[in-house]
Amino acid sequence: MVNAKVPTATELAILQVLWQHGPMTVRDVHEHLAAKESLGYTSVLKMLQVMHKKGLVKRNDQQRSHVYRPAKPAEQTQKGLVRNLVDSAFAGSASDLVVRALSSKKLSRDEVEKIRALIDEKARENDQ
Amino acid sequence: MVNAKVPTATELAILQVLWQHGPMTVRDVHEHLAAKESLGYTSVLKMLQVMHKKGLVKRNDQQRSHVYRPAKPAEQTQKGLVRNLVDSAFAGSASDLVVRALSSKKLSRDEVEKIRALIDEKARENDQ
DNA sequence: GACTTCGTACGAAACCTTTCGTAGTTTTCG
DNA sequence: CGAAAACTACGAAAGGTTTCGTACGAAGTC
Repeated sequence: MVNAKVPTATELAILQVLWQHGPMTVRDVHEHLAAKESLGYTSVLKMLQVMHKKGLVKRNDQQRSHVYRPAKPAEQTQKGLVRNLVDSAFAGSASDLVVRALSSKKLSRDEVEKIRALIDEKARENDQ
Repeated sequence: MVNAKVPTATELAILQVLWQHGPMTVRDVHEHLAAKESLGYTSVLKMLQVMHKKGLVKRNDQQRSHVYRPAKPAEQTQKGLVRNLVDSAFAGSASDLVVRALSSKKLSRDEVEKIRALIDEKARENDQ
């Protein structure tokens, strides 16, 4: 197997909290997560320790309560996830993935315009 | 965790073969796969048996060599995968995923046009 | 008919992820 | 001070995936 080395679902749940709200302690992550998932405190702690060992997060352990932060910006990890999905389920065709993404959700006018702008930019690149 | 019930990477590798080349025997799947992955014959067999039990593939066992086929069309599975990724790594924003997809790969002119047509359609829907 | 090849089924090992209990230390506070 | 609360570390269990060896029957071949 291609061992994509992509974060697992649980790891992503934690990373999303850190991306959205910035560096925080285990307790804070746990509280943010508790809303959606029911996960014991020490489970969150263990996950963060595992993720730290894997290099997915960094931490400041100057304080007794260590402060965790993502090791990579969301953009980079998301890019990897997209590439991984494109390869593993779309035979390498990013445009096919986009087609599915567009057809699977109702997008707001703003979102559509944002995407259209990006497409136009791409088209201009191709015209040169 | 949300247990997305989405095929694993290995399962997707097999499903892709079936999607692209149609129903086939274990041997055929193994040969198609052998190009990219090195995976023993009985491993492929076992995977297909597991996938069959999970309902990911169906099979015709009239012949001695059973013939396997995807239980669902690619479109449906891909949709689920996209939704899953959008939720687990893009905070539910499909347009953010599209942005990443567009920025992470060079797309051909045809691909860009295909996507643009789809976008225009979406925009028209929104205008009503 | 005996031998080899091909095929399925099954079980188990290896590996990874996830969850959490327990232990032990530091801090807080009455 | 002493008890309670807050933290980290660690180990282990539970559960899932993946890989493959072995067993065994069916089909093909000389």
